[in-house]
Amino acid sequence: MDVEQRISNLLKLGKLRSTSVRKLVLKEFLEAGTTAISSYEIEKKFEDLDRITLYRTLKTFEEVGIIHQAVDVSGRSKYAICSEDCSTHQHEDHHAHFYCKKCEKTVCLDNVKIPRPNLPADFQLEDSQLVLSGVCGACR
Amino acid sequence: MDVEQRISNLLKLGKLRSTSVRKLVLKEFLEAGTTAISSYEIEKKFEDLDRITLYRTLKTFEEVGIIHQAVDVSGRSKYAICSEDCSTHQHEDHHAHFYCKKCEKTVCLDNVKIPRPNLPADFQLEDSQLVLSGVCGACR
DNA sequence: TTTGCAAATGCAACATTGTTACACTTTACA
DNA sequence: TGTAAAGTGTAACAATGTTGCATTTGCAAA
Repeated sequence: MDVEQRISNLLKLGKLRSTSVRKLVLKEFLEAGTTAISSYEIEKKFEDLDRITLYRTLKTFEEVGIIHQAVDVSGRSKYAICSEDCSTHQHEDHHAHFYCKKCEKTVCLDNVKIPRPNLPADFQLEDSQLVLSGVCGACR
Repeated sequence: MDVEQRISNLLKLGKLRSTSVRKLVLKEFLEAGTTAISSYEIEKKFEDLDRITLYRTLKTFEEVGIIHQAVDVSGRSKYAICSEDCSTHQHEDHHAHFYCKKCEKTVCLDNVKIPRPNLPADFQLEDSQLVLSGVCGACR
């Protein structure tokens, strides 16, 4: 399936209108693949893209489960496109991310399983994220 | 050992001067125990505490390993006092934290072990944090 | 195809947090 | 007890998050 088609499908699945900003942003996420990108990075790439609209676009995408937030230690919130695996889990976040301290990139590690930790009995676990950091292969 | 003594010891260990702000902030962390607190929370509690000084105090405490940063999904950076266990690991961050979506508190789970994930061979892992969220016992 | 309405956008405005520079104050030690 | 270095407070600015409101746009029904 080509990119345009995938974008169209994702928006339909999320019951979102097809607008130029959304298509543009979604294309970025599809191209980024497993790399989580920040609002800042998208802003820099498209200088005439309104910051507030972008903020709301990301928020909307997250709400409908097109993207998920990747927590990392940089303090900057980043997002990555959800894999199919993600959507089959009813958009629960059980992601592992690796943050490279050198290139500051965050990549989703779909193949790393997060074990269920044994919490106190009365705690109700909803999401879990494993935040790893260090130096990635490309930077060594 | 009483609190004053512990504060004094921690500052000496970090080779930091004993000042009123530092003693005040450190006392908060000791009282908070395993609960991670944000700059904002400390600010609210002590209204005449200078925001920038607090920022630098937290930064300094983190650098010398008195406190560690707790990543959570709130976007607000939080810190908690390091357990002895923490300092014996040369201040590497291998923490598990639970964030309650209701009371917005973050607690350190010292007893939850983070398993070493199998990363691509050329990745160099330095820190790992397990970020759990849901509803805590007190809020149910 | 046109049209109306809800959704989406862009702008203004403001809050919070992070960060540095610089002058002033305080601590700790000689 | 005086002094140098460390710490503090003020100012100033950047980045990001967030809401209100007027305008524009997408889309579906007429």
